[in-house]
Amino acid sequence: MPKVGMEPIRRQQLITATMAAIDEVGLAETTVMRIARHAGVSAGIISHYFGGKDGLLEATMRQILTDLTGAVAVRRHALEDGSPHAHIGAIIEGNFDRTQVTGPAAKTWLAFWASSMHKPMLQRLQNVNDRRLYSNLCHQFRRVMPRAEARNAARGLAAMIDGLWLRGALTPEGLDADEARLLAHTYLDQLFAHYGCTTPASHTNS
Amino acid sequence: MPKVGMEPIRRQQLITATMAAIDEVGLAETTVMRIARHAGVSAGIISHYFGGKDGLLEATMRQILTDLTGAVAVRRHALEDGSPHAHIGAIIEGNFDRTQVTGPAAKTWLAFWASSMHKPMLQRLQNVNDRRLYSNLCHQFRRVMPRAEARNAARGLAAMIDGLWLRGALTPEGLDADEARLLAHTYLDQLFAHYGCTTPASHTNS
DNA sequence: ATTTTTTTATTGAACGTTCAATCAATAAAA
DNA sequence: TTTTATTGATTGAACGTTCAATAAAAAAAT
Repeated sequence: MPKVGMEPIRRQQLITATMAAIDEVGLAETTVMRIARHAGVSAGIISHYFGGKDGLLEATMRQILTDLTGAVAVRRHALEDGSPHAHIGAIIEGNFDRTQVTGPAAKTWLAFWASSMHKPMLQRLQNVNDRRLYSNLCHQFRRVMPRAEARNAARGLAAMIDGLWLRGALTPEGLDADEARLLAHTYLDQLFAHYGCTTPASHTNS
Repeated sequence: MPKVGMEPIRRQQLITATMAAIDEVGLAETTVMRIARHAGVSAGIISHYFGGKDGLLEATMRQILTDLTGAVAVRRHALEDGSPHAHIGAIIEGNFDRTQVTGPAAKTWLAFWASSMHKPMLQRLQNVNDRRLYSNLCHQFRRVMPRAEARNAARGLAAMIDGLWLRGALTPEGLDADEARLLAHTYLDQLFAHYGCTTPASHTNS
């Protein structure tokens, strides 16, 4: 089996296997052996490519955050209309794509979220991402309302997005992405209406 | 030290110590020895009073949920005004009391929340509580808007509450309860205004 | 009031299990 | 033949649980 240039392949296999394991039994019962079995390799290989279990977990969280950032960026660059409402709408859509809002990624995300409370490295990653979401939202809101109101709108919408997503990860049926997007967009429209902005026509699903 | 009637005292001591330990190092690194040291007793006593570590964790989550339910119930029964807006306002206030929204209870709650994804017993407790919050909100909203809209309003507000609370638990500075309450109340007012209800005067802090 | 007995609460060392990490051995490709 | 990738048995540490021993309080007896 040893072929040259296995590194990137194995790394991706192991990261995917980690999400699958966390989805299956939770972070607490995710052992290196279980991950290795999912990937069809031996346990020792994890230390070889990631230096240890922690390294693999960190790489996995990093990939989830990267995917999320990418999903938002793609939609924002695809906008014809550069209005604040369009930008924020794209951020909402991106956050409810999340590569695959259902399946392993969702539970893995929540597991890392909780874990990041006490692991400095994960907390750092978490924080960088949070700040970017907030500052993007705040910047767009400021184009149509005063600073203090923009701050509140950004915090409210960020909380709404996370709350919808969190509740979706916990319900056995998984997140209803359509309903979640509808609620977030409705809230966004209310925030704009509250400041007398012209609100574009109603949202139809993508 | 053996005095008669220690059971309720020790049980409470151990539950409090569990929250302190989870707040300190997280659920993953909370060992029976660490809990015991916090409570000033030996490790063996945990199995004696709770049957094992899992029993203690379950009892701890149960207490947190009970405290939350109590905080809401107290405020709702203290209402002079029985209007839907007043009831929902009381639910918001209760959810941001959470016995002590800052400190050990907050992080413990989030830790259990994540853990409940894969532990059936915790998931059951979690679910019962979630349903109560949702059905209470839904019932009040239905008094002023059609069924479908009430459903969405209840889901949106529940998501907002959880999202604010979740973000508060993750920021190192802890949750700013005043700001969180303001955002939730503002959202509530918007939901009511959207259906042309008379919205009472603005909220000042308690 | 003192001593003895019984009951209750608590300890902590020992045990068995589980897990992450290591590394010498192996096997396929170059 | 050399290089690269991978294995898997082994090691040592950490953990939850158990249980015989202990010690304090309460009850009973003197």
